[in-house]
Amino acid sequence: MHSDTGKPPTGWQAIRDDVVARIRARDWPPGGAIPHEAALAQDYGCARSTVNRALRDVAAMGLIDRRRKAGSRVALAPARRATLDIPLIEAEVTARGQSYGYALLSRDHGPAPLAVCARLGLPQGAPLLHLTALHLADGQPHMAEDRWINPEAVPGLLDVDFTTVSANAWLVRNMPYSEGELILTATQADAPRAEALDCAEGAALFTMERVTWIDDRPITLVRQFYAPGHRVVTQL
Amino acid sequence: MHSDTGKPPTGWQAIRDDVVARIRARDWPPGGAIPHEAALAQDYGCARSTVNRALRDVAAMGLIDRRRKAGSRVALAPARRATLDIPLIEAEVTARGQSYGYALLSRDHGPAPLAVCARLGLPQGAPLLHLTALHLADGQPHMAEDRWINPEAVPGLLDVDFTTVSANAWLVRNMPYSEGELILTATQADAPRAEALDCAEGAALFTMERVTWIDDRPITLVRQFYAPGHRVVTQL
DNA sequence: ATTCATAATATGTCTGCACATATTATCTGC
DNA sequence: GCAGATAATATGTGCAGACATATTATGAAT
Repeated sequence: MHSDTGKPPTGWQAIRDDVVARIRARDWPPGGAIPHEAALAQDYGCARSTVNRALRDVAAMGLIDRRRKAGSRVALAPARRATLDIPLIEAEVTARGQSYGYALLSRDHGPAPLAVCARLGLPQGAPLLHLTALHLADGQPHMAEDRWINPEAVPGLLDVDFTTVSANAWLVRNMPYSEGELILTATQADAPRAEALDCAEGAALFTMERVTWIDDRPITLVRQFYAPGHRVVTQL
Repeated sequence: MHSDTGKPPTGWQAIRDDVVARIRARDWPPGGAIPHEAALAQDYGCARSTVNRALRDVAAMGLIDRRRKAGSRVALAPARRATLDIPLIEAEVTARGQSYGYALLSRDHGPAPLAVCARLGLPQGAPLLHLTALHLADGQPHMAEDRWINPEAVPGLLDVDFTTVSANAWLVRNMPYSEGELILTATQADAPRAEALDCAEGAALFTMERVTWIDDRPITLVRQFYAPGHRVVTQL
């Protein structure tokens, strides 16, 4: 379960682990201060910068709060923090040993709905490329996506043949390094979606909505509806 | 939207931002190598350790891959990484300016279902404390939770009055610093859940399942069902 | 050509020192 | 006692240099 990947860490990581262990063991009580860097450096027999490196990591985990002059104190209610890795769907599917498939369901270019424009911060009726597509795992529907892309911000977009390449894959290759917002929610399958995903109408679909920008220029808005039963697993 | 919180960063953060900008601008092409630390240090007129600090951050963002001797290259398919902050429900609710309420729905102590024991890695029929509770926002149902706790690993558990304190809050206070696994999914509301959440039966509920351990001893398994329409927002 | 030892190289880490910065503690005059 | 100036202090950041480690490139021997 908790696979020790081998050897115990050394150097600053060893210090970090020791500090974490002492916090978990309540060696330093919640809300209390821990020794300052210089003292710890002496304890561990290393330079203060090494302790600093370790404590910075512990702070990043949310276990301690650090403030200048005030020192470091053990967090009372440590923030739980989970990191979601969002791979390409293809990688996600093949990583599970399933075969990956993709099908474009529809393609439209024209004025987008008001809600979509608003979400992207574009004027009403801006012309966007609208794609709906289906991602398959072992031939079974795995995820249905509904995507708008801004041709203004994506040169060459309208010439791409999205029947063979998924928009996601193309965008990652051609417009990488964008920033964005991710929204997780659950939606009920409406009739067309239920048909696409081959599930009951009204089924609960895990849903991810992403909006991405490059330099404050909106690139794409995509809503991805996963087939019922999909689970996203992460450590915290 | 993209709130510049004020001044431009200085020092190593400025270098990090500049490197990120140059990658986004395709100054260094995807898959290509970027100058090595010593060269960059000379460019920026700083010490190599400062560049190292900056590049470590860029690597943590997934924009570059670094390997000894091979140098740093721009990632071809940068992993999208989103960080979920999981606050206490109470904080989550009050942060939105709503009033928070809590109600215990049921409390049981006895052998747990097989599936639950398996999930926690406990022998079949282990006695666990089973709680169901409701969290309210402005008096409206906000989230229903279904929780099993292992009294073996949580001293004093059976004496706690969970009618006034939520299990989550108590555990965070008394058993902090645990590790765990988080699963995100969507479920349909069954009859009792629909009644608790005051929503239609069959509604799509955003669901979080958490299992936490301390030192490989299972603490708790909780499934939290959010009222329809709940959205988790995060940056990436 | 293939294999294996060896050198070269970029990153990883550590040290000791210095100064910057934020925040708390203390002292001062009123 | 209180407000405001001043000192003290813990962390944040930076530098130059050193060695460690992983990995690639090179050259020698077969």
